[in-house]
Amino acid sequence: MTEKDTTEKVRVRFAPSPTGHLHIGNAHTGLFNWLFARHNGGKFILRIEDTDLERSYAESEKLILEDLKWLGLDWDEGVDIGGPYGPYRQTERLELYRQYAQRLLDEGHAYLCYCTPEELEMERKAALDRGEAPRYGGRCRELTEARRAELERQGRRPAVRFRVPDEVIVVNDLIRGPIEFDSKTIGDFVIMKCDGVPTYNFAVVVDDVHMKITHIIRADEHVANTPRQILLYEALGLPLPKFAHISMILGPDRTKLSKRHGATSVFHYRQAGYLPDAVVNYLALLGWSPENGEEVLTREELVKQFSLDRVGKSPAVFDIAKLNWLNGVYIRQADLKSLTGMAIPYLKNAGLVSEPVTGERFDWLMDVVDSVRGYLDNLSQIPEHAGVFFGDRIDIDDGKARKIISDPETSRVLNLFIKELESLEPFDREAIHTMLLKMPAQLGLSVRKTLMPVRVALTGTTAGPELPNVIFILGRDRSIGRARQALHACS
RNA sequence: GGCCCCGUCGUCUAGUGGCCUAGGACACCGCCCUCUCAAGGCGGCGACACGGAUUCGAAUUCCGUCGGGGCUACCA
Repeated sequence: MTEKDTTEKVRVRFAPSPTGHLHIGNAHTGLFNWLFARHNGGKFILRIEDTDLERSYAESEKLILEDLKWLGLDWDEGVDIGGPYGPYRQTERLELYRQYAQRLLDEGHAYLCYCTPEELEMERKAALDRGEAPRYGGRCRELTEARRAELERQGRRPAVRFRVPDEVIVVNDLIRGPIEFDSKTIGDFVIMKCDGVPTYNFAVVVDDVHMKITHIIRADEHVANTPRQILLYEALGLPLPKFAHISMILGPDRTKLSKRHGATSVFHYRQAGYLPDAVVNYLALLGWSPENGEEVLTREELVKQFSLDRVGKSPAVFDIAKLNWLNGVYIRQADLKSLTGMAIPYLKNAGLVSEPVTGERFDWLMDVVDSVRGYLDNLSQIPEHAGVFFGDRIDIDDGKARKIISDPETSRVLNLFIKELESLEPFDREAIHTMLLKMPAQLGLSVRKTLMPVRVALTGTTAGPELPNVIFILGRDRSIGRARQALHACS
């Protein structure tokens, strides 16, 4: 495709089914569509495919929209905001499908089928037993008027079945190249169920045509459906859009990512404190790579660099370890003020802070967040690292820490520490640092032997942020208080 | 079963006939920095599924085998 083709009128759509939260795999497909639209200055359309009445539920649509918004994938037309080709919810477009189905019926491309699910199931099983392909046999393909009337009298409601013509269909996939299918392997398929609701393959075609979709970018699992859809376009005499099938996202066992693999919804990652930019960045790297090999890319860079040419064919395994690393990168780079804002709900949830957090308290919290951000994969981990800065008492229950606190030299160390800290002026990181460095010589001990007891006394553990930072954030009084407590504990 | 897709380090990938004794990133291991743990810096481990063919030359092309996945619904 040339630049001209894609610059002005690119229209892509993301069409999830409202059957739960937004799935990571769907988000991935949505992201690629969004990136393609934004890169080409086109339109990104959100359509809801709710024709599976059994599994769809209204609440899910809201959840999906929220997750999409959180990811920052904004749409130009869609269920909630409307647009020139609405409505954007399939169950509200039933009349349209009915019209197209009627047209197919009138032109002989489709016919009424009165077979019951039970009959079809039996036929299917029989074919399978014979080792044959389980295709619709065509029992209702040439029904006489009399027979039809009789079946109607029995109270049977017909489904509309597409009459598959005999031909070779070629899908010219933008990512995979040409893929051939022989229509002989495809049985006449249902396009309208007996309840008047269209099936997926039919609804997508009608909607994509109607919404003037130019590029269909969707997951790999749909390639086998594409010939059916192409047949439909042909029967309707409509021009084909371009197809681009991206690979699916797999679990560690290399099967389609699903609940079995653990957390697969965008919502889960959102709750766990992953940053939307990090999730977007990570997802973009699954099946696509930028020319320069960069791994950390802003949303803008992603949009600027995205191209279908650089999308790979092989499926990718969702690797939480790499997402964690990338999220850590974003946490470390984030603007401290907004990061603190994002961290508050997690601290609040752990009972460490109570809202509202304003003024000096917020500034103090920024110091806290800044001192522990280096430890985090995600924000939900912040309470366990920031916990040391809260409360007056600390527990020393870690074995290594107990050993250090019970060392005979510890009381000398702590007494000096308390004395020095009491008179320290000014009380800032710089001065604390200098004070700390003077202590070993004063005590005739190694730096380690001096500072480790202080650390344990103040935090209860042997690991944590830099000591001057800990002392400064804790403040003079609480630092001294904790040191005294520890002193009692070791005597 | 039939049809289709896919196959480079454990994982994400670069690579479109010679630039590849295959590059990067995550993970892992080691070293440095350091009161500690992270972070960071440096280094290490580690792959072209297999077999043929084409070619002076193949990760790159073709065929086959094997492996994985998807579709084959009045699910999407």
